[in-house]
Amino acid sequence: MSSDKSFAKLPGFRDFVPADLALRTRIFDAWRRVCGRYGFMEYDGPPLEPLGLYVEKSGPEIVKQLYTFADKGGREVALRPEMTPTLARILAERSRGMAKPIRWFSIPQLFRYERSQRGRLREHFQLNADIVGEAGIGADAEVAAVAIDGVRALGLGEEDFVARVNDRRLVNAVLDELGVAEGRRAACLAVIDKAGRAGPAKTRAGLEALRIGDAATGALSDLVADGSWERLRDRFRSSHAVLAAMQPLAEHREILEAMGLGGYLRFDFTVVRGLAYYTGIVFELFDRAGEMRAICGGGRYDRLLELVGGEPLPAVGFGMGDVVLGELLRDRGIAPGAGAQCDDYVIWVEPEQRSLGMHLARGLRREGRAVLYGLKTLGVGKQLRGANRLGAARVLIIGPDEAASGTVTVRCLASGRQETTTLKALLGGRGSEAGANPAERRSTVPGSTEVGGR
RNA sequence: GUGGGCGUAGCUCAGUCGGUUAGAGCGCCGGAUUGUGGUUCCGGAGGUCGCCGGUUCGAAUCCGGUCGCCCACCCCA
Repeated sequence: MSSDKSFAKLPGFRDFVPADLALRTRIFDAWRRVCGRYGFMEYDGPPLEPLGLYVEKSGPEIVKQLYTFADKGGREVALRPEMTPTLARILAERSRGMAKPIRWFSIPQLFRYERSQRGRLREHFQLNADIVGEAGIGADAEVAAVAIDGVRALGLGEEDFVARVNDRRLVNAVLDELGVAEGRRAACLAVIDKAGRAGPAKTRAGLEALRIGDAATGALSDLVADGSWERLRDRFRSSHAVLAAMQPLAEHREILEAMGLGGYLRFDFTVVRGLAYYTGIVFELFDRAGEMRAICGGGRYDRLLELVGGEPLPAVGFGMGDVVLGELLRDRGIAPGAGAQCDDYVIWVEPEQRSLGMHLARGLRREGRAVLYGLKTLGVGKQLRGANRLGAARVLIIGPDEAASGTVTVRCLASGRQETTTLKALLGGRGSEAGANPAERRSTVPGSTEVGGR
């Protein structure tokens, strides 16, 4: 419900109640797991940066979309809208002594000041994984594999998402071949980039408005409508430059196919990415079923570190947000449940047995089990109800009889069966039928898929 | 920033030719059940109808403004 009380949370910002945080945590865990398998190390930086860091790279226009203010020392600062400039700054200061290539990742919270909409808020978390110091295609493929596996680790597969791949150099070669003037390049890329959403007619109109000539307009319209690899090769079979520019993507695909990830790849001439700093292969991960929402985007940016004042190092990386991904998982019904962990629920029949119950709970918790019980005196029926609601695997009942004989009645909620065990046996680690091994149960994350497990 | 749609209970929503104390389902709490849960039955709590103002004898309902959410545009990190 909305409210205009000044305490209400800011538009586009989120509260994370346990169910929401559980989903976020699952996403983060999957990302960290995958990055770790690829040998990436985690880093972080300040959420607040000098405004100039972003103006430098993206121009003054971007300031309108940032959270900016002057701090008490009069410095113009901004909440970070992306991580790459921070990474570039960090490396500019200290990359000289570091072994290359550098494989780093981070999961920063990022901010942007613009009207929020589905999948796009004013605040989000984004996995950033980058390889710095390696210009070879192997790094491009490696980073794409991390992105794909980062989504797969959450239980999505080939039927759920696709990686659309292109190369800036290839697009430039095509524009060259078609004789598009240098001054029209940027505008031309913008039209191509929008082609997927705008449709063929609008795209053609957009191209015509650029006055790049009928031949070029026609050729680009064709490519946008059917930009398949084969068509591109046929169309430019006589252009040495274009054919040469297709080589890196061919090698890129070859590597990923060998990794078993070829099924995710789709060449797409309309993927150029808005950012000016991309210089080579670019890619985006898209949801197949939905409105083809972008899950992730990235590519090669070989000049960026230089621009921020570092040594000239080639780099390639991507950013993947938690918002669209979280929505996808919810849509697919593979988001985690909201319930608390409860391995054992301890019930005492009379207040006199509470101390014994506490002793038992203490011992079980020491073994790593999640143990709950009623915090006030209630009937056994009520307590069982509480245990059921919490999804307890076992219920441990201590009444006068058990107390007198040093035993515990162990009830399995799922089967309804119960048996009597000695207190000593329970605390000795020998459990009964249900939930006897909580550590094992907890490590099995529903919906998770191991890399290469498909 | 522009245009459109929508704001009623914790959730999903009924309810408008303006008319007593604003409803349902689910959820929540209590009871039926003082040593045995899930099902069932009974009961209860919970809403300044987003907010402010206007019209009216009377507004959830009509009008204006405002805030928020959603969609499209813009932009994409």
